[in-house]
Amino acid sequence: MVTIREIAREANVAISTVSNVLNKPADQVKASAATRKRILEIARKHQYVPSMLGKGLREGRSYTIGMLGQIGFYDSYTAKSLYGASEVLRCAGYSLELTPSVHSAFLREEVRRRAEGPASGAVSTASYHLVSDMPQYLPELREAIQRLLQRGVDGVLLTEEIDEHNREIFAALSRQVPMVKLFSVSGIPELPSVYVDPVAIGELGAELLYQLGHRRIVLLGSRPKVEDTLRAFLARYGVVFAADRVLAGYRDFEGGRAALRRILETMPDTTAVFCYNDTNAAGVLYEAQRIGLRIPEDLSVLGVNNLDISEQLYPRLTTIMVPHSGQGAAAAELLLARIAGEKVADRILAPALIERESCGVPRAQERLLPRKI
Amino acid sequence: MVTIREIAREANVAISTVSNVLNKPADQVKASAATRKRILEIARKHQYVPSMLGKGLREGRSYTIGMLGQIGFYDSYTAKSLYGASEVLRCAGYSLELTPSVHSAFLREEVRRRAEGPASGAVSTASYHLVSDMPQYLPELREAIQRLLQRGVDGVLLTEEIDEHNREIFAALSRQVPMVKLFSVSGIPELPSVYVDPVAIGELGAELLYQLGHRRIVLLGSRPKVEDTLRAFLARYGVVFAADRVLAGYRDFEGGRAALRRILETMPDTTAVFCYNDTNAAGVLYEAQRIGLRIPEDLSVLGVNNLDISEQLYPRLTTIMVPHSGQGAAAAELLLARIAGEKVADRILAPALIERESCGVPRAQERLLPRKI
DNA sequence: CTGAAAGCGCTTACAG
DNA sequence: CTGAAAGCGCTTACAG
Repeated sequence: MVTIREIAREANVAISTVSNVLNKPADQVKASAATRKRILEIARKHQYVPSMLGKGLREGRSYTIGMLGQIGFYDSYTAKSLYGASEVLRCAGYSLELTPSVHSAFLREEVRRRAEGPASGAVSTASYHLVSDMPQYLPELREAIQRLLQRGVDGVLLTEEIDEHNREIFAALSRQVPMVKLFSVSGIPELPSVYVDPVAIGELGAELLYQLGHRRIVLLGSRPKVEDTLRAFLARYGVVFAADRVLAGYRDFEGGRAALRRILETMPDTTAVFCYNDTNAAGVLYEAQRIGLRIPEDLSVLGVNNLDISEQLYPRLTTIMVPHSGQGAAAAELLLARIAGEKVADRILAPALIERESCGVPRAQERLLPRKI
Repeated sequence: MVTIREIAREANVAISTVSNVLNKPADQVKASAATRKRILEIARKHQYVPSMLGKGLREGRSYTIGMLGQIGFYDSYTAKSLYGASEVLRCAGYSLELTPSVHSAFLREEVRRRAEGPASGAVSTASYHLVSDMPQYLPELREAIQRLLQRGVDGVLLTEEIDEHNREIFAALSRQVPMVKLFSVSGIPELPSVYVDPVAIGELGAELLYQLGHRRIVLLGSRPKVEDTLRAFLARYGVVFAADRVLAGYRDFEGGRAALRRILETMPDTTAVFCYNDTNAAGVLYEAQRIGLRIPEDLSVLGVNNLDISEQLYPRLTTIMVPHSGQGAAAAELLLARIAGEKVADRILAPALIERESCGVPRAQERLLPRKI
């Protein structure tokens, strides 16, 4: 790796001249055409690559953005958001650095189990939420932030969920370095967020299911805004959406399976399930197949997210798509604006309905009748 | 952010003393206990965090590893490998930086389509392989490498597929900076690789299917080592595995669907399909359900990878698991060894069979009989 | 036991 | 038009 010093020596000029020629646009010359040409040629010959370390140290910045979060739980959704962010950042000359916030024995165990053992499925929401309850959580989070600061990152993209355990830490961090919360509302003043409009999700789902003719709908997973929106929408048409039609929890694959069994037992008049996401929708579909319920003839199933899996299930899942790389890209844009010193507001993205095969017109039949078992 | 200079001023000592106290272990004192204590207290009070930029510049290293590859195609498999690598690197004091090698209009279009449009499924293998044929590919790859060098990375984890287009570029890069190839054999001298033993994959699959009683097996996707192993295994028991039982291509979800239709038309005596991966196995399952073929009663389906999806399909997919985070972790270990100047050999990891529900004993029946359509 | 100095690669005023 | 100097934060010989 050649440095400007060596180029300067070879060209018989001062390093400041080399720096000028290499950085200023051609018209702001500051050097004779001959010198300029000579320097550029030497630089090309040696394949000169400027060092960001030197540049960054001098300029008091690192051209690096840190992504802070539970990277261990990466799924394709997070990965795609990451990609969206990294593309926007790259165009602005920044690179993206991964800073896993959690790397406890618990998580390592989880990873090992999934990686090497006869692994079970996705990490359940239950264990996910456990993470911030762990005794090691806060020290490890602080350590991650330490690493972030060591690196002198110019900004932070926060993917970690904010809760009562860590709120203060993130609030303090956001006072120290420009930061943007990804995937949900931060709830911290001065910490802007990028997320998908939950009211719009509720409306898209409510409208689809109502239009198809569904009146007895079950909502999986508690998401207050979605619930309220669904209830308000149905109320407009004189349909009562009772609180016991909401099965809070049941957010992961096994939750979806359990939810369907529970529906069969306690609310067999149900004609449609509005799922928490595609993963628990997959669980509903799995269990339906297992016990011989036909989708959508016997029961309509609506997912949220549009994960890759939603197209690979039978039947293909009707779902409410959420921007993946778009969410990451928006967060990166917001962060760049913050770094530039602008005041920025939350960026709320729109979801979109993707109609596939798992939602249909309900049959006249009074109750769900499994064919097997 | 306080610096050692400011601490030195406050403690009334030279910055070198501060540096020594902060870096050397307590026993290698180089300062009086009193001075030591004073300095440490001041550092704690101001929450001193050493700057890697200064340290790195001085030491001629960046404590950063770059991951070079087509990050845009991230799936949970890649994401988990990334996680494994980042954990190992973190423990060694390194951070991991993402360096997407491809960010063309083509890819952006692909991403946009998946992110915002009524997206279709996973990127097909076909379009994946197109990438390196694109005119923009080489310039963009060079640009990515440029960014890597700018950052002064201490090592590179290569996830990009190596082919005739880019081989020379990667060979040159690996002469410049310690590098390890992830997911497959590099084919470049001095560039060590981490991958999963294809012969073992072939043997696990062959043994399972043979033991269950399958004699007429179709192999999806061309993977020479797996094919040879399967053939050799069956030959030992006097079973001929004809070359036309290999359906090269058919690697993605739609490929799996197409393969099943083709099998039905041209090889309806087939009792088991050994898939290229879980994604095309999902395609086989989908099509089987669609046309009313029962799995595994009518046809056994064996996947490879143990993706999250393989547990969320009905029936749950029997598959050959491949280490995910383990592969990334192994690559990181190899890379650290290389950085330390050691000569390292390829690391070949073992797969493992995960028996679930999609493989069973073949029925006596002579040919596949769909129930629908 | 402690400090002054050099230098990593770079840029930015400033002097000639 | 060109160069000498200072300095970003740090560490490492080396001198006292």
